[in-house]
Amino acid sequence: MTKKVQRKTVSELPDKLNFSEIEKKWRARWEEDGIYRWNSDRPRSETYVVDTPPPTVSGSLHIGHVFSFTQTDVIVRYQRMCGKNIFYPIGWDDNGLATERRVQNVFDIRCEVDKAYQPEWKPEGVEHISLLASKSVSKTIPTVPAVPANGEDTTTVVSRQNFIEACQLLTKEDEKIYEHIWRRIGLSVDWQLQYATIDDHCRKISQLSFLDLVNRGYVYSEESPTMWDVDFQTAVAQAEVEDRESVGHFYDIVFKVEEREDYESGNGGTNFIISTTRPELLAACIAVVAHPDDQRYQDLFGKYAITPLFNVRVPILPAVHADPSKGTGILMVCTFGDVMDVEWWKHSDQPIRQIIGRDGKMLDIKFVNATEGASTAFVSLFPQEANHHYSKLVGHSVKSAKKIMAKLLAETPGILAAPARETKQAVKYYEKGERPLEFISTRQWFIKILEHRDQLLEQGEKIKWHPEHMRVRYEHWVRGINQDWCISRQRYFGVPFPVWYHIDQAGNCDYQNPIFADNAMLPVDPMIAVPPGYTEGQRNLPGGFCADKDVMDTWATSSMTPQIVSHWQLNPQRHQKLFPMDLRPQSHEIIRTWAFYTIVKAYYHQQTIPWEQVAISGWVLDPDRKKMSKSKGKVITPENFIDTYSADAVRYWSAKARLGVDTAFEEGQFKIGQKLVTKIFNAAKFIFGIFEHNKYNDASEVSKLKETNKEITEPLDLIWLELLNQAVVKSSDYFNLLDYAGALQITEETFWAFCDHYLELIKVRAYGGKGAGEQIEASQSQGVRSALVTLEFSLHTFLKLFAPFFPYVTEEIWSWSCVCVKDQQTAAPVDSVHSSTWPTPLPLPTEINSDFAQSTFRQVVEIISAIRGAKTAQKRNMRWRVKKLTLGHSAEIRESLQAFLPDICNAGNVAQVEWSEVEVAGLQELRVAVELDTAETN
RNA sequence: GGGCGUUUAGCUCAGUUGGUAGAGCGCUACCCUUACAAGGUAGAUGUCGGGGGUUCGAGCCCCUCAACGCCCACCA
Repeated sequence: MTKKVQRKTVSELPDKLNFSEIEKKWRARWEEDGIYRWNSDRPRSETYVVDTPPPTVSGSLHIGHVFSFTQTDVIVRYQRMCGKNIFYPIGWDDNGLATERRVQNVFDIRCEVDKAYQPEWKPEGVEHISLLASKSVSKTIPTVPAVPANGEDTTTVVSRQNFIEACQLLTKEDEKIYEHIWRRIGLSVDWQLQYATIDDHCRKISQLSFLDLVNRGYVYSEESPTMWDVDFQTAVAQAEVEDRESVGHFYDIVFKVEEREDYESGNGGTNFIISTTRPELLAACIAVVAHPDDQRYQDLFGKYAITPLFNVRVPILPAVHADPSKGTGILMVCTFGDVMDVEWWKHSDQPIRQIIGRDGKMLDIKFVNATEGASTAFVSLFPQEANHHYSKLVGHSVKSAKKIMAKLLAETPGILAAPARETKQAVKYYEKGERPLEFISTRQWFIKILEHRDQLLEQGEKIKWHPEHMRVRYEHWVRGINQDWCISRQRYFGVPFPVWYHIDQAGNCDYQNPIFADNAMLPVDPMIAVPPGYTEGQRNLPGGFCADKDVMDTWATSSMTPQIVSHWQLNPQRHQKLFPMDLRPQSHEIIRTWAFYTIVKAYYHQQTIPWEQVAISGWVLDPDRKKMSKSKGKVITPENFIDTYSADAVRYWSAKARLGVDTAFEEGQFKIGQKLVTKIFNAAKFIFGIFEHNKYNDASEVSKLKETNKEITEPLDLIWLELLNQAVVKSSDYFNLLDYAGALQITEETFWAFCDHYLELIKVRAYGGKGAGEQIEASQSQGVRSALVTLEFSLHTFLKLFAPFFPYVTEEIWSWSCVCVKDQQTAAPVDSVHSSTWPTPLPLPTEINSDFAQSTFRQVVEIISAIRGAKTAQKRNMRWRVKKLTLGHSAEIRESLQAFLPDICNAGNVAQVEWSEVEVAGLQELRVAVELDTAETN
């Protein structure tokens, strides 16, 4: 059905492109008309589902976000125009450490888990919260709220619940800022599909996930040494750990070997040397090991060594992990220096000697002699001396304990075999942390990964990765995992575990038999709610219960983003329609976390992949080719660029970058985008001028074109449309491979050819050969009709091809045909370019060979370029008359070009054309000679 | 140390099964031409990182080296 619609007259069109005005107008219109809404009634097969990344709101939104989100939006807009029912949600990742850190700093508060909740409490400054939130976070703010040793602590201490409320207040504000930018850049997300990872719904899904994994046997809790950040005072998972290069020192420490004969006396016999970079752990030494085949130490195995300074007897044992080529080949095992220590300890029957506390300070321990030592691991041959030495370390941080030990070793004769020497070492840090991780034994929840590695690798193979090589990163990571996923964090602003423990009569928690919440209770905070069968009065009392105080790793929630939006377990019908999804867009540095964990969850819950395709965006790099990040202190606010260059221009820059390719930030790219957008605007205005001149006012023509294409008769129009058809096909092909940049490139090239050549060539014909002021006859010539129809179709096609990239300017121009009016009767959505269908090639009345179209168009362009060149060379303007144009080529070419000469002559203002007298057979190149009019005759 | 990627004009980047090296920016000159001076036209610019190989022919395929980036491993 075709609506009768009138075009706007040129006088009604905006004079200049005022982008901020049209952005505002269309943003409001799209929201009002809901053109980006998901239709829950349509079947899965017609739906395109996107697992949008929920950005961490507690940072500053930078240009990199805009970059990658725009890329996804472009793909989504294409799918929408292909008729897909789009499910494009938007989420906010607001739980986790980033928010805690920000809240602590903004409100100057600190959480203590056991403090009582105060319902009336509000953070100071809350009335100016938007002001507080708008102050961008600086990395210079300490990660941890200072707890000054002098007791002058101005920080307000609040309960977990109060702390969470403060977090929610602030994240709400942060989300507003983010939403504002997303709307400005023109993301076509469905704002009704909004979630925040700390909201009730997400907590519920996270807890359901946990309980489902418990039921399926994928979860266990265990007290064991785990990687621990001493500042944040929480366990962390392998995926959040990074290595940092640092300078350490080797200390060559002399150990004495206790021979059988001097066992009683305690005097050492033979000596050996251990090279260590962690002398501060000497008191935590539990054994000395060397490789079983190491000939140097064969006679030591089975004997005992005596640690210097602390005089602790430790066994000398063979261990395969000892590398004979490193250091002296013999090393001490401490609890705990590194992963190997942990592994070795787990499989040994040696005691644990924990000397580093959860706060990273040396614990206050006492060495005793063997007869007193039944209840402690710290047994020394000379406890008094050991305690004398150790007392110097107590309460010091690991770093300063290391210094003190270095001094002690140096001062005590006979211990250091050589002066300390420098070495480069890689030290493990929590990615957000500032001090090295320690291994500290604590109780944590784990999700099993190691025993399912092969299946997880298979899942990765079933997913299509863009670019393909990103799959390798996934596989690499999965193969390299050596720990199960630790999902518990000793933090506050996160999803609590829906778990309590029974307390026996002696007051001990029964961790072996956790009490899990019923699904009906979720979301639940065990610190507030009471487990089934208990009363609040029994909390923390013998015979009663206690809550699990930990919260989940933020990835435990983020890994459920598909299920969060599909309402897994809550609405099976909806879930069915959305899961597995079509597309996961994300960046490459979180393949090991977000992508990996999401694949884990989908597999464990439903034995499926979470999405068919993953699109990995590149990074935005500084001009010095480092990742552009807020840490550089460079505030590159996306909004400035939108203000300066327009949203469409910023989108252009984003869409020019291919998936997975890092892009150096270059402001010039915005200018190019802006130029292109302006060009589209001006070209459209020009075309509307031609329409008006010819009284070609019925904008519905183009929809009937497939039947009435017989109007297209002129050879130039036909080959042009063939070229445009090719562009349509290529662009679609690129889009289907998620190569939006390729699609943009082909459209852009074709559009410039349209403006520079086609428009110039038909200008005179389209005006009926009349001057600007002259009135055209009512009955247009066929040449004019052909041009008008071609222009109309071309404009429509370009608007559609550009629509995913430039939603604003294309919509604005689309509206000039007055088709963007709301149906008064049905109040149906507007006919927006974004709800229009993606173009398909126009059937031409005469079949045109595509190679012929290309080569002929190229030759035509060659001729007019030669004409322009001649005018430029002779410093004439482009309307300067050409007295004679002489062309030379084979008869065949001459034949085919003949039909284009009228348009060429019009465009070049050529008075006379002549073919060169000599017919050259097989001439490869077209010969063009241009003779201009003289100044007198022109 | 292992892996992945990148290396093409001064800059940012294209280059789809191997077939005469491309675009934009910048630069130079010219032009107010019935859309556009926030414009247009024309022009100059390259040992395609180095070396070797396969081929009639290599920016593209193979080997090798180098630089840069990223991921992983490396705490005795």
